[in-house]
Order: sequence, then C-alpha cells, then structure tokens
Amino acid sequence: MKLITRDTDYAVRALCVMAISGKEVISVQELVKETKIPRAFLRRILQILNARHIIQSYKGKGGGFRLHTPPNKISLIDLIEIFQGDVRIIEHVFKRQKCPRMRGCNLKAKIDKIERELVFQLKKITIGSLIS
Amino acid sequence: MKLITRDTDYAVRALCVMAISGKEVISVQELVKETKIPRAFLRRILQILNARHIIQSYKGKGGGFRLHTPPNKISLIDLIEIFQGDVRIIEHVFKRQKCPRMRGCNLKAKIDKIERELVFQLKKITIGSLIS
DNA sequence: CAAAATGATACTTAGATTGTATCATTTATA
DNA sequence: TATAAATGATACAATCTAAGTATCATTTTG
Repeated sequence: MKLITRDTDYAVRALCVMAISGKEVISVQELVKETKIPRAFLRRILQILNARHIIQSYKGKGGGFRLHTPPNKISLIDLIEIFQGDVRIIEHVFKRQKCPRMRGCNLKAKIDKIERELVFQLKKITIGSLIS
Repeated sequence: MKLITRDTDYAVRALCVMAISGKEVISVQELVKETKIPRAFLRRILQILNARHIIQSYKGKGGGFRLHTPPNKISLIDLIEIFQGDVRIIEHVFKRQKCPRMRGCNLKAKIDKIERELVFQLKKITIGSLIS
C-alpha cells in the first residue's frame, strides 16, 4: 500500500531545492544535478507545476523555473491532488452500495472520517515547513 | 490516491456476511449470492483468508467457510496488510536518501507520524464494529 | 461412484506508474 | 543574425499492479 507516488515525491524534492535557492531562476539541468531525478521525467513534472501556477517558467537561454507560490502555501495535499487525483481511501463497493444484509453498516462513515483527518494532516505539511 | 483495493474491500464484505450468519458454514456459492462478488475472485480471497487463519475452510460436499477469528479481532489494518502489504504513505526517495541540500528536511518524520496515526485509526475498525 | 465443495495455481486483461524521446518554440548573446 | 541553451508539447514504451478468469486436483458426503 502506497499513498505517495514518485512524481509527487520528485515534485516535493524539486520544490524544496527551488525554495532553498531563493528567488533565482534555476534550470532543469541544475535541478537534476541537485536531485538526481531523471531529466525527462523531471521536465514533465515541472511543466505540470508550471501549468498549475505552482512555479513559473522562463523560456530561452538562461531560462528555467522559480517558485510562483510561496513555500508555505504549497502543501503536500496540493501536490498529491495534482499528480494522483483526489484522496479516496475507498472508492468501491462500500461507497456505491451497501451490503444488503448489513443494515447498520457504517464503514463508509468511519472511513470518511479517517480520510478527512488524513487530508487535514497532509495539508499541514508544506514546502515551507519542510525547509525551515 | 487509493488506500483500499478491491480485494480488501471484498474481504470485508464477505467477512461481514459470515459474521452475521453466525457459526454456520457458508459456501462460496452462497456468499456470491449475498455479495455479488465475482466468484473466482472471491474464491481466491477466501483461500488467502483461510491460509491466514482468519477463516476456516471445510472441504468436500456441504463444505464452505466460517470465521476462525472473532469479528472483534479482525481489523481493517489486518486485511490491508494481507492484501496490500504494509502501510507506507511514502516509500521512495525520502526514505532512502536525503536531498543533499535539505539539511533540516524532516518530511520522513512528519510522514511517519501521520502513518502511525492512520494505522491506529484503521486498527480500530473491525468486522465486529461494522456489524454491530 | 457421483456430486459438491475447496486447494493450488497459471493465465489474461486493463490501467497506472515510471520513464524516454523528439521536434517546436523562445530567448540571450557573441 | 546565427547559434546555443533553455522550455513547450506530446507521443511512445516498459514495467508493475489490480482485477478478474480458468482449470485441474483433492476432499468429503451420501
């Protein structure tokens, strides 16, 4: 069971490096050197973050990326939602249909509560909190 | 992002039906009728639960399965571990290696704490609590 | 012996994850 | 203005996991 996939993971790493390096524009090449993330993969991740206005891109020679959103406003839950979609602990049978014989079945309610708490906790982890 | 896969989900459903039906031996055929779970899939799930002594099988004509562990002792976390492996919110880069420039990076600690709390909550959900 | 059940296990299908490759476009600057 | 260095867009491929199917062997009852 795994909750955070590699692209989210890589995004966090890259964003931390960008946050630490302050306001300078930093290129993919430099980020690869710092993070050892596969170059083509990282490029795609950064393009997505750019489209979502988490970072801003600068094209052309001397270009690269820098943060567009303050580190404290970028939370893990945002990145998870961007790269992995909504947080859903369970999305199958229990949410669709109750077991006919489980009249009092309240798994959905219990799971939903845990889900909300998990999201709340993940929301508290921000790039800012990771580099402080 | 998904925390519970369909085999875990199906296992919960089947176990609830078995718990409600008391001590009687119940066959796959009957369980399929109650739960609408694909037969071959359910069979494999039950064989695994049998190997783990969650349920007990009775071979031959008139055979089937019944609970071997009391409903209150079967928790969601057990089933998740059986069908999905250990709970690992993140299992990649951060647990292997720290970003060289993130000296104070404490993502791992934060994630581990959330992970422990999640496991604690999932442990509290049992088959017994679902059918009461 | 036949019927009805599970045991063991291999196979298939579909989708997600992870990563690669290519060409187009933009920009700085020699 | 030509070139180099960067991102934009996007298609492709490999691998893994989830989800489901199928088959034959074995056990037990009657």
